[in-house]
Amino acid sequence: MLVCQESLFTEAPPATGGIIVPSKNSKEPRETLNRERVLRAAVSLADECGIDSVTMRELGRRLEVKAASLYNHIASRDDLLGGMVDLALSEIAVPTEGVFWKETMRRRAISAREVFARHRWAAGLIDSRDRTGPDSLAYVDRVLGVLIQAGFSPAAAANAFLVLDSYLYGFERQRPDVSIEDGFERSEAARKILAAIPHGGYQNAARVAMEYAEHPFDQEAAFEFGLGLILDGLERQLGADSTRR
Amino acid sequence: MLVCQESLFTEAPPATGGIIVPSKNSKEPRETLNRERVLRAAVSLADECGIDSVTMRELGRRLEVKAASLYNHIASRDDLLGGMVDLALSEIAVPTEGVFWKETMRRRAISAREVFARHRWAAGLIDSRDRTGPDSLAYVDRVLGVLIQAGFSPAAAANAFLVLDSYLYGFERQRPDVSIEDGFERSEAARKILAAIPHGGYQNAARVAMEYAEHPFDQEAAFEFGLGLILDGLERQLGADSTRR
DNA sequence: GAGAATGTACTAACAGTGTTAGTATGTCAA
DNA sequence: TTGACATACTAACACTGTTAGTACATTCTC
Repeated sequence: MLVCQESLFTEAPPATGGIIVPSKNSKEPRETLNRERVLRAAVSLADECGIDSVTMRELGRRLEVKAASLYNHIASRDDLLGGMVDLALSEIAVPTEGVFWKETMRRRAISAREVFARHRWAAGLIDSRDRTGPDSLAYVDRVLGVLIQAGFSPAAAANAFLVLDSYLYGFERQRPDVSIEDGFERSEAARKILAAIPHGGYQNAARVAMEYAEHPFDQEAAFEFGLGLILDGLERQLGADSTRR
Repeated sequence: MLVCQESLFTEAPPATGGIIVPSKNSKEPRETLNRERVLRAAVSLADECGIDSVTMRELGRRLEVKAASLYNHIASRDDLLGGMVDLALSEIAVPTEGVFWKETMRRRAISAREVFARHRWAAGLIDSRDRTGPDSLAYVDRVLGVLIQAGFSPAAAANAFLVLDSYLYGFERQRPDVSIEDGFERSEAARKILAAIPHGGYQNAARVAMEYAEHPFDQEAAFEFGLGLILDGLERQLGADSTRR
């Protein structure tokens, strides 16, 4: 909705001016800020303008507050980013018990991918941020529950969880920015590869490039292919473990 | 070798002083800088002190040069980071042809993991950075060659490559900082989980925590478990495709 | 109600960041 | 010797996160 380019005012328009913001008089004191409002504003700012534009001053500008005031609600910028990640991750659909575990985990992964599509900055912020908040822990607990109930040992469940999320986050980080319309063949990499063919270079990459020129790269299919690979492998391991027992 | 804490001098000691740096006289003009020296210095600085301490001024201090001078050799800080990633990735062992593809890919992954252990900042910098330099392209071409020669179609080879690297980078990003000595049971997450048990919370996470208390988490084993899962899946897909044909 | 305590937002400033313009200096080629 | 070029320098810019101190309004306590 809101445009991104630097605002016309480097500072917020003077509150007493009354020209731009006519409805604001002293009778209507502005609603007070809180942590959640700050986090939500930061998320939507990042969604619209990228994570780099989430600066204290810009965020303050959006909330019609000076940057320093934000520190009444967050401890630091790092705290802010952590809260944003938490907020984004909380949008990932919760696995429902009672469904076959494989389907549950697949849906969770696809839901996560949708979340990362909405919040393209999120995957890049997930690292060793501790994620020990009650919401995160509850979420982890529920996922582990699905796996344990399916027959995985606690350690195997944790392993499966780790492997799945590694793939999930890793795929997201590599997500190429090219849309299908743009197509690989118009990317710079393709240009360089194709330019090198006459000199005998990059023959294998060239074959891939030509393949993609005919059938454009389907990101979704590629993701689900790898996901299926891992889920099948986990299922096989589960079967092997349970028959051995 | 070199310590990290802020240097004793906020500025480099005056070059003309001759007290700290006695051997430097005008007869011995310092060796001139170049892009590679800058990149290597940045890598070792990041290795020793973390990526956050790779600032233009600190890097200049290490090279006994003012920050602005670095711009004679790199275009921007982003260019610097890109070059550092390139340098790190070039340390990943090149797959050798003639060996069974699965073993080749496994070795490549493990080599990459060693590289990421040496350069802990590297995995975090790999994103949609373009990687279209000649070295990167040659590397990609070689990996694709191994897969295509093994019987994968060009598209399937690219898919396999993407899936494997997603897992690789993703696992690295999630790599917990706890060493085995520290152990999971002493981590903050474990503390919170165990504290919640009496109230009936996080039961599944608790079972995992107790499991890890007995048998500490083996990161290497977990990584290779997932890697094996993916490689087995790829092999199965390869077999199915070739028999169908 | 009076006074104290609390919470919020403000101004001003600090030290640090990446980056650019303009200037000196030294090294090679013509 | 002269000119061109590359390099490193100083100085400055606009920006960053963050803190200290202050003003004001609300809420709690007596």
